[in-house]
Amino acid sequence: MAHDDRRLQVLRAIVQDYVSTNDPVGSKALAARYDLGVSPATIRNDMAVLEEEGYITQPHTSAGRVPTDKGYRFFVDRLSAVKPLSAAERKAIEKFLDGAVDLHDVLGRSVRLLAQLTRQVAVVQYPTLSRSAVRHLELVPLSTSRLLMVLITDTGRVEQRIVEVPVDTEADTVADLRSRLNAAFTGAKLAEASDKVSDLVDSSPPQLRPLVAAVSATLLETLVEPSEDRLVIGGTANLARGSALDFPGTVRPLLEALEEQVVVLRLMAEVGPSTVTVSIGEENEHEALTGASFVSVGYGSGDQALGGLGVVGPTRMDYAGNIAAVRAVARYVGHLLAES
Amino acid sequence: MAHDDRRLQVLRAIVQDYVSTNDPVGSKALAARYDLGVSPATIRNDMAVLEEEGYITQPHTSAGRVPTDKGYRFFVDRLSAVKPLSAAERKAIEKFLDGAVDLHDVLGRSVRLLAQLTRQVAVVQYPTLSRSAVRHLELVPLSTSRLLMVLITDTGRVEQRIVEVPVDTEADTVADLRSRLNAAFTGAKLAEASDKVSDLVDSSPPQLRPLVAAVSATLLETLVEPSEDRLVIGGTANLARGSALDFPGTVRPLLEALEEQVVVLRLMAEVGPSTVTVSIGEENEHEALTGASFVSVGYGSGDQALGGLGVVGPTRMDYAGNIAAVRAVARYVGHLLAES
DNA sequence: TGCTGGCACTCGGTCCGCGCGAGTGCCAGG
DNA sequence: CCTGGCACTCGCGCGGACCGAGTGCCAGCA
Repeated sequence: MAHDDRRLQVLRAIVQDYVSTNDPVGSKALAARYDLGVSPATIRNDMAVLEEEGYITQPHTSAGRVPTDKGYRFFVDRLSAVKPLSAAERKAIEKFLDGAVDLHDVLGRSVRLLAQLTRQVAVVQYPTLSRSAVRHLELVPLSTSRLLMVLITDTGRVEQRIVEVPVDTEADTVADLRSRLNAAFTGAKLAEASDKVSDLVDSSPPQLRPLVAAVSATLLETLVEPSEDRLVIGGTANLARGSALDFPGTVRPLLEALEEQVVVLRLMAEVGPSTVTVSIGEENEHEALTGASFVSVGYGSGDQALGGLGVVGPTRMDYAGNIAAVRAVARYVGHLLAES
Repeated sequence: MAHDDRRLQVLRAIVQDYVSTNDPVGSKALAARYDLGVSPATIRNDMAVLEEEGYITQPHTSAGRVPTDKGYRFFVDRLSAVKPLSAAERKAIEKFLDGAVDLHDVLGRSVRLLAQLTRQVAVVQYPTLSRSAVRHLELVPLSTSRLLMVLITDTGRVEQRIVEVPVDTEADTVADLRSRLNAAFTGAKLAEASDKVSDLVDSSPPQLRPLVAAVSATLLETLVEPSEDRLVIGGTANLARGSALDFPGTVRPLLEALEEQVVVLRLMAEVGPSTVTVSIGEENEHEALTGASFVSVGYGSGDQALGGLGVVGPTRMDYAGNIAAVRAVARYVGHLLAES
């Protein structure tokens, strides 16, 4: 039907216009700015239908229309072509991310970059431990009864834990244990580690058992405990830009939710690599995010994501641009981590 | 002089009242709420003097008085007794900080705790590398031409760097180098390390020189480069509390300055342990902070601070309470790090 | 059948003017 | 040197009027 087609165009135009101007958009303005080939009156009819179907709404009687969450959702789903990044932007990404010295640095740069590209709040998750593989395990004696365990993964992540060992321990014994541990775990996916731990304990000489058990327990704790999934957040200053206009209440609950990293991590949990996920306004479970949209994607070179990254902003955001930026940064981060 | 004494009392009352009510305070209110033993008229005279001397000001002609930066400064300098923390607060601190599993966790908990106690933005600096001592150096071969260097300090900090080595290297050689490095550096203050590096290079067998040189160069870079002084920030949601009331423009420049960690680090650079530093409004060099106050102190068990922590808030803040909280948290962090 | 121009109507934002009240400065008296 | 009184200032809040954007509906036209 020609109707439906045009109505889609109208919806698209409303979204675009509203995103760029931040003003409710009226039929006249639409007709003037986008050349749809029809008069304002016709557009008004279409708008009435769109409103009835729940795609747009008017803040008050004599104002223009504003997209609803459903409207944005429709718009995003029909987003055929993702706006490719400009050459300058691609270059900026490369320049920004090259020269990172370690994992922390890579993620720190990524989050700043993403915040800058999208002018939104950016979040980057540390590579999830359980999806990484062990590269090296190190034991450092602190005293006769305490060890520092350092775990290095192939994604460059370093975890450290202090282990209280039940019996006094010689330096030689520690060295021995270190090589045993490395022999057992190097290259193993962390998720598979728990099986190996019990094997290792069983196969140890009896007098080493308590030591092995203590270290293994801490190791398992480190691997399994997902609470340590860290998050880097940047660009919160962007929240203060149009605040009153963009977010219903204040930005406060949003900032709180961001600091409460759990909330964001839960959202991240669902992302897959190379498929950008967009959740809009009310679609977000958490109350503080019901006025916001979240664009996220997993990064990682393989088939499964090592972690996620994304941006949080008002529902009234440039979805096409943000999706492109998020995807591009994820790709770069994936490459960088695969290399290191 | 009885005058000066009372005038000081008046100033103190103005500060206290303004901090708690956030309303410009008038002579009548002062007389009613604080029992100064004199009439509003007298207080008015004192206020006129205080205003002339620049300690207070009135936002507009027929409003009450508000302390100026100079007024706060005077108030803070005369702050005789630091409000001790309540038993409940002390307990909360202990409960909050115990059970931290590693350095990152200690600092993360500290910053949340501090933000919660003061209801301001809290910042905690990672222990400065150059003031720490080397606990262990680890080298992990990644490929024949790349090593991962992991540096562990006695404050529990872990730094990692990738080293490109000029020549292919055997695992044995790496192990050898590791023990040499540890022999040379363990226990050394990082600040002294640069001397030792050249000794080490000189004393190495010729065929190892390029390798030693490459690793040493990276090591030095890691130690000397102060840009890696990291910062943990928390409680930014507190900025959104009274925003319009507390900060002149918006909170935006402040958030930007916080993310631009350099600014805060520079402020931190000056702190000493156990002496709380307060810088108020215009005293801050950085423009974005001219509407804010910064309360900071160094932490660390010894005579020199390992790092700093503090809170940032509106000039209109509870200085006594915040100073007490900052000091208490610093003491706990110092203890925790000394133990580990 | 569907698009278009015209028209009456609605209603939120803005501006203006006014009164109120908090707070001040000054002055004369104790 | 403090106090009560008094005239004055001025920002804030309130209410009414105006304005204009935007709509819905209707009759005419392709």
